[in-house]
Amino acid sequence: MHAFDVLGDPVRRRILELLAEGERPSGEVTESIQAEFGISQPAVSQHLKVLRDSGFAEVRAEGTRRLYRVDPAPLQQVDAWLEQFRVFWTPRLEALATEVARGKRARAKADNEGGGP
Amino acid sequence: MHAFDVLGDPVRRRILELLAEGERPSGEVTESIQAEFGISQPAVSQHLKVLRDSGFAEVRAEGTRRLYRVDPAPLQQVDAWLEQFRVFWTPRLEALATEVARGKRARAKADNEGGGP
DNA sequence: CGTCTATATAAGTCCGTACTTATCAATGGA
DNA sequence: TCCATTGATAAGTACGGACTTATATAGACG
Repeated sequence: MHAFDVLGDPVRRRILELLAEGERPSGEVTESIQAEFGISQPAVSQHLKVLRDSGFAEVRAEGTRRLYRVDPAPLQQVDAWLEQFRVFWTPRLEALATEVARGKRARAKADNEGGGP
Repeated sequence: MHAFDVLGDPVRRRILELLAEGERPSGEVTESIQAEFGISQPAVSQHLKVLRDSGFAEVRAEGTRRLYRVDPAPLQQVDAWLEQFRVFWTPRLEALATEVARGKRARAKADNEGGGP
């Protein structure tokens, strides 16, 4: 399942928002989601599985609890895909600052190491 | 249809990538997409309709041609949603630079105008 | 006016996926 | 050891959406 398909579901987006605030046990996530969306515990568990399988979330066991947290990698890929469109809304001078902040330095370093005649 | 659902389809993502390079007539988009995905002209037209209806693309007529271009608004909303996760991969000092570039100035202005006792 | 090209719409099919209820597995504590 | 709690899995249903072919609309041009 592609990253954007994962984010296409409002329940999954909300789960990620909850996890963005910090690691949380499945039960706590389930409670919030059930309150907001009125779906069953298995439904939430299935969404958590999708988030695990697609790399958006990681789990660790603690007793009978399952503690979920965000894995940012796929979100970062989404962020990278958006790059090609930022030119449409980012004023140019500020775009430069953003590029610097985003690690153009790393790219420049790679370029230097790669190419010189 | 939610922005992330729109972006969930690989054909629509590719169309947006093509339009990111500049305004293009439907026929040109259709030709590229058919070459890459092997789907029919109506299928591409339907995707273009979704992009129109969801605000990702705008059209203007020129004779019998329909010229499509990116409307960045929904992409910018996606970008804004990602903000809450950038803390996971953006080093703090650079995050500051990014925030400045992203228009915290506008927000600060609004804050000033809004609140003071 | 007739026809060719460019694009959109109509109608129907099919598949994926987001649910449901029922049940399983594993830990903790009386 | 037995029961309660926490969470995942199984199996089945239903609905949305991404296609298909066929057809409509509308400008260009002889």
